[in-house]
Amino acid sequence: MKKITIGEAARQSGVKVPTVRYYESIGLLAAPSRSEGNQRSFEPADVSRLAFIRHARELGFEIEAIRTLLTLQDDPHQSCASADAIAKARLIEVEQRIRSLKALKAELETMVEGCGHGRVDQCRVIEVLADHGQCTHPHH
Amino acid sequence: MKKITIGEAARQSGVKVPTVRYYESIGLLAAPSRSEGNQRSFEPADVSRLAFIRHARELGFEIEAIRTLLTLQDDPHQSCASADAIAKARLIEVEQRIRSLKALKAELETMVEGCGHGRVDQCRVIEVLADHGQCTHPHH
DNA sequence: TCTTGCACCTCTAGTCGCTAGAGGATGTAG
DNA sequence: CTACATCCTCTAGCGACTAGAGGTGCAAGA
Repeated sequence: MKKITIGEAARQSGVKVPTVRYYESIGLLAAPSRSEGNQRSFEPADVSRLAFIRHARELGFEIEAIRTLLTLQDDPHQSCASADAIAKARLIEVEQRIRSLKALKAELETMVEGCGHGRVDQCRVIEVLADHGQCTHPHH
Repeated sequence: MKKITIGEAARQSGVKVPTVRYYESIGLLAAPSRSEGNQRSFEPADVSRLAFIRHARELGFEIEAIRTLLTLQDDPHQSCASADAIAKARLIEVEQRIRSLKALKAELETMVEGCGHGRVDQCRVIEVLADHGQCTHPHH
C-alpha cells in the first residue's frame, strides 16, 4: 500500500494543497483515509479525480457542473446526455464571451489609439469612458 | 436646487441602488449631502461619475483601476500616460483572454462533436476531461 | 538521540464586487 | 389618513479559493 500525501497528490494533479482540502470540504472529493499521525493518505484514483476537476475548472466549468460530471463519471452506465448538455451550455457561454470580448477589444483599441499622450483633458481613454455614446459597439 | 434621489441616480446611471451605496462605502463616490430625513441627495456630477464607473466596469476594469482613472479625470491637467497604460494593460488582458477562450472553444467543440449520445463510458466529454493529454490545444 | 526544517493539521478570516435580506424610517399619492 | 414605494443601516452570503495563525508529524543529517 503506497501512501500518497496531500503534497504529492497536489503535485501530480496540479491542484494546490489548500484547494485539495477545500474540495474535500465541499464534498467534491471523498475524505481519504488517514495515517497514524492524522495525515491524509490518497489513492491513485483520487489523484485522477483531482486532475479531472482541475481540467474541468481550466475549461471554466463551475463546481456544481463538475459535481454533476463527476457523478456521471462514477456511474458509466448512465446516458451521457447530461454531460453533453453541460458541455454544450458551456460552449455557448464561451462563444458569447468571445463575442463580447471582441467588441470590448475594439473599444479599448479605439481608446488607446486615440490617446495622443498629452494631458488628461484631451485623453480619449477618459473621454470614451465618460461617454458611452462614443462607443462604436453599443453591445456592453 | 434639484435633488436627485438614490433611485433616480441609479436609473440615470444604470448602476443599481445597493451598488451606488457600495461605491460610496469604498470611497469611489464621495458621500453626497443628505435630506432632512437622512436620505441621499446627489448632484448631476455624481450621476456622471456613476455612469463613468459603470462603463469602465462593463469594459472589465477593476475597481482599483477605476479609482486611478477617476483621480485622473478629477485633475485634467495631469499627463494621461497612466490612463493610457491602464487601458493598454486591459487590452492585453482582453487579447489573452480571447486567445485562451478560443482554444477552449475548440476543446469544447471536440468534446461535444465526439459525443455519440450513448452511455457515459463511451462519452468523449467525460473522457477528454479525465485525460488532458487528449486535448488538441495544450494551452490551458 | 537529537535537532533541524519542511510538510502536514485545523481553524478563521480575507479576497472581489457585489447582492440579499432584516427591520425600520421617510416621502408621496389618493 | 392610509397605503405603498422608496429610502435607511446593518449583517451575511455568493463562488472559488487564498492567506495566515498556531500547532503536530516525520524523515534525514550531525
